Parts: sequence; structure tokens; C-alpha cells
Amino acid sequence: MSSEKIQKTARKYALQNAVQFNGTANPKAVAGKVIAAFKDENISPNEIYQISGSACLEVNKIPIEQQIAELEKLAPELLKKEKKERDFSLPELPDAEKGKVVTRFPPEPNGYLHIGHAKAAIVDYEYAKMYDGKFILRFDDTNPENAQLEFYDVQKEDLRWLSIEWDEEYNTSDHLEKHYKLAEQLIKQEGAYVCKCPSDAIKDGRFHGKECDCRAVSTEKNLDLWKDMISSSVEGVVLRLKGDMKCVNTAMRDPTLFRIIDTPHPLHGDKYRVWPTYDFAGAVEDSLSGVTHPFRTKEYELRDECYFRLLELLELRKPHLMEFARLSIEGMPVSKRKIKPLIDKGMVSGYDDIRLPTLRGLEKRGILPEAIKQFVLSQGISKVESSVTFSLVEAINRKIIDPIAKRYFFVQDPIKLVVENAPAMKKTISLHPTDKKLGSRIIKTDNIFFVPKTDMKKLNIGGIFRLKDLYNVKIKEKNKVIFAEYAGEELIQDSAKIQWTTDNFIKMSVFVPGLLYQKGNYNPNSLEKVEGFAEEAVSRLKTGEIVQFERFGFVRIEKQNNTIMGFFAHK
RNA sequence: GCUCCCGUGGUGUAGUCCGGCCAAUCAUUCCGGCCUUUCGAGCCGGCCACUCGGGUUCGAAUCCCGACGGGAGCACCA
Repeated sequence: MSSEKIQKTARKYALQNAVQFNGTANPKAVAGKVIAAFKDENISPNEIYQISGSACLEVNKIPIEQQIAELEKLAPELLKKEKKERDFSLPELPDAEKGKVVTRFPPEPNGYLHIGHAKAAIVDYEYAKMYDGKFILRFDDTNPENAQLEFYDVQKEDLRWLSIEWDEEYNTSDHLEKHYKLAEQLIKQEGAYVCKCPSDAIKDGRFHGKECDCRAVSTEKNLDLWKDMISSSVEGVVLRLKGDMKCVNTAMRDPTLFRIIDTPHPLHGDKYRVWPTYDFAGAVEDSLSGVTHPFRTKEYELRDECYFRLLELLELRKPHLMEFARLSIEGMPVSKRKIKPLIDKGMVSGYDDIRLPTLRGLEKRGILPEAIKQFVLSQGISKVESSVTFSLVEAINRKIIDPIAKRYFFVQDPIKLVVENAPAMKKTISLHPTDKKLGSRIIKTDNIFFVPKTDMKKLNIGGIFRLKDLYNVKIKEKNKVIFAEYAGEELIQDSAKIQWTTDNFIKMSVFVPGLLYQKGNYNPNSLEKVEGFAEEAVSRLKTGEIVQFERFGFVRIEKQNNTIMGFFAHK
């Protein structure tokens, strides 16, 4: 390699660096770039350092205007600092082949889906799509005490709302016979044993790494015990993996694989009483259903070893396990454990309370599924635990809604305004400031209006403000009623533009959600009810429409037996 | 207690596997300006970060060791 070429490159980067940093190039930074440029050519870094050093010295001597001019000639592409595009697509999957990726979303049908579920479901679904693969919806209903019939459908509805489609759907509980067979196989291989110890003893043994006597029982005896378990002649026994009771990973200390639960199953009634645990069912189902890249949250990481051990013993294919951090949003609890008592005590209205991060709650307050998807994808699949502010979701939602939401007037805390010499008008006002295709409404005005009290407080007698989209008004008297006079239609740049209603208004309440939890404590003031008057056209809106009340915020409309109300999404 | 995982601005994230085109990405928040018949949106600008200490190297956000901090698991829940 000719040193001439190196010199040229060094000059180029020195100029760029200098231009970028007020005319002074930094030799180290320049050398880095030069080295990177000649990476494959086996040049000693020392040599490059020298060349870059002198290049910088020379470049730093000339004034910045000249630097720019020279760079312009030499390498104009380096002049503009190109903006690096950041795409929000998911990173490549390891060992993934187009058309052969299979993912799965395995919820337990025991409640409404929340934003955390949405993250898992969206990631799974998007990966399947990205690789032209298959996405499976699997109900992990292996605990009859938890599974409830209604939630199979509820969760599917929630997924559909997110516009997630699945290629295949099944229940783990439909595969119990297969699980029994595998368990039997495992016992025969001396990979599992029936344990009669009480749960406290098992817990204690696992904690201290002590084996129990059940472990030493013969295979034949174990098989008999297992059959007894299934045929319901024994109580209080479990099937355990013969792991390693001394293993530092406590998950490997003979975890329970099957246990007896006599509660009837919502789908199978009392047909079965022996049920696989998550460790067994999860691993077996992932493998058998052909899943290539199962995702789960990282609190399962220690169970990976158990997952693979089981599959190895059973001689089943091992999928590529992936783990990511749980999604948590500041001030919004996701766990059922936390939400349930709030509902029971009436502190929130239900699973669709607008303060909750359930999909139903988010929907109710006007967050679009597309916003949730973009939000989830922007979070990525790292293992860093973090607590996100909801304003991130709001910002995304706002960008989507703003161009399509119709604008209306809603007057919070209204005060009456009487305008002298008011011309009676029939004014056509458009429903969106830029997109005229969204249409308009016609408002008939006389001399009576209602405007927000807080705005009036800020204005003095003699002050002029504009009834937005209508005309100017000059304040004459401020009392329980504001008296003003008509002050022309011409637009005054710096005057306040204030939303209004005529006396043909509708009363309505808007519910504004706040943080349910603040510093870990329940916030009793987390829901605010704002009363006010809305313009008459609002009464014709339908449930589910998301509009912007000008100078107030985006609101989702809901009608419940003749009363109309709003749920505040965000500013 | 033991083990594992994680540590990039106020917040979230990219980059870490495979050291140099990283004086560190893109958002969001906050602050300022422009624009606007909304306190919204848009546009422009600003603030602000590789947890710390050692090591390896010509060169470390990236590799190694240690400390510190946070989280998780040690269920017959998933």
C-alpha cells in the first residue's frame, strides 16, 4: 500500500474532523478512522498514527473556511453529517431461516391481557412474519385452578384487537395423554420419580440440597406409583425430575414435573387429575409443536437448564430459547396480584379501568393498537430491566391520532358570556385544521356563549379575545357572568383564541386518568372527573370515536344509556 | 444465604457477540425560538450518558478481572 494513499485518506478525515469540531482536528479520532479504512491491508497502526498526526497538524493550521472548501472538493460526502437512520425492526434471530421460523404465544387463560402480554405476543408474531414463518397461539391451561373458560375467548379478542393473527391454535390441556406417555418414558429411564414427601419437606430439601428417600425407590415401584397417581388411588404425591440436588442452580434440584389437582378443568372437567407443571409442559410443548424460537421473560433464565435437560432425556428437539426483560410502566401495575384487590375494593372500576395497562383499559382511553405495537417494538428485546414512562406511549399515539382526529369544542368549568351587538351567525367550522377532508360542522350563534372560567380569569376588562373560529370580543364586565361586546371579525395575531359553546350545549364529564401508583403507594387521586359543556355536535359522535377537544386534549367518546362521556387519552 | 441476569443522558433505546468509519444512535421529557385562528401538531435549537477501579492493546462503551448498584430464581403458579 502506498503511503500516498494513506496520506490522502488521512487528510480527508482530518479535514472532516476539523470541520466538525471548530477547525481543530483530533489526531486520535482521525487515526481511528484511517485505521478502520485500511483495516484489511495490514498496515502498522504506528505508521498511520504518524501520518494522521501530521495531517492534523497541517489541517489545523488553515482557517475553517478553507478546510470546508478543500473538503468540498476532496470528499463532499463527508461534509454533511448524514443522519443515521434508526429502524425499529427487530434484530435478526440466531439460527433463523426464512420460512422455517416458528414462534408461539402461550398465555394462561386466567385474565385479561395487558401490555406485558402484548409485548410477548407482538414480538412472537412479528418474528414469525419477518421470517415468513408460523405463529402459534397456545393456551397454557395446565392448572385447572387458574384456567377459566371465559378467558380463552377474551384473550383471543384481545389479540385480535392488536390485529395479531395466528396460524394455529391449541390448548396444552388437549395433549395430556402425550404428556403422560413421556412421563412414563422418563420414569423408565430413571429420569423421574414419584415423591411422597410433603411440600414443606420438598421445599426444605431443595433449599438445603438434600435428597429424600423417595429418590431411591426402584423403577418398577415408581411406575406403579405413577399409575396409581393417574388412576386416583393416591393423594399428595408428585412426580419429580431426577436432577441434581447438589446443583448450584436450585432449579435443577429435582423440580416437580407433575402434581395432582382435583379441581375440575374448564375444558376437561374431572377427566384428568394429574397435571404437568410449567417446566415440563412448556419444554415438551415447545418442542413437539415445532417452535424454533420460543421467547420468555428473563425471570425464567435459571430454568433453561431444566428445559434442556428434560428435552435431552426425552430425546426431543431443542428449540432456541430467547429471553427478554419484562415490560413495566411507571405507576401502572400489571400483575393480577396487584390489580385484583384494587377491583375488589372498588379502587378501580374493573379490568378496563383507564388507569390500568390492560389492553381493555388502554383501548378505553383511546390508545390505538398500532401505537402499542410501535411502542413495544421501540422497546426492543433486551434483558435490561427498565421502567418506562407512559408518555412514550402517548407520544406515539398522538402522532397517529393527530392527523385523523376531529376537533370539537369542550368547555371545562364554563362561565356564561353575553355579547352585546353580537351578529346572529350560521358559521361553518372545519373539523380539522389542515385536513379539510374530515369535514365541518355548522354552528348557529346568537349572543349567549360559554367559555372556560380559567381563561377568563387571565383576561382583564377591556381585553380582547377571540371566540375561536368565530369573531373577537371585548370584555366589559366580569362577574358571575361575563359581559362583552362584539369586536369585529378580523383576526388579531396575538389575541387569545378560546373555545366556546353556545347555549345549545350538552353537559358531559371527561375522566382523566393519573398514575395509579406513586412511589409505590396507591394514589387516591388518580382519577379526575372533569365536568363541562360540549358543543352540540358532540352528541352525535359514536362510542369509540377519538376526537380532540381543542386546547384540552384527545378524548375517546363513549355513550352509555343516553349519557355521553369522555375518557382522556393525553394532551 | 446461594446462584444467575443486567448496568449507555431525567426516561427509554441503538451500538457490546466480532475493539478502530462512536468526540456514541433514535425517540421522549424539559427549556428556548419560529410557525400556527388550540395550551395541539409541525419546524429549528439547547441541556444531558458509556456505574466505578484495575488490566490487555497503538487504540476499549465493546475483551478480561474486581468492586458497587439494580433485578430475578431457590413453588405441587405460569
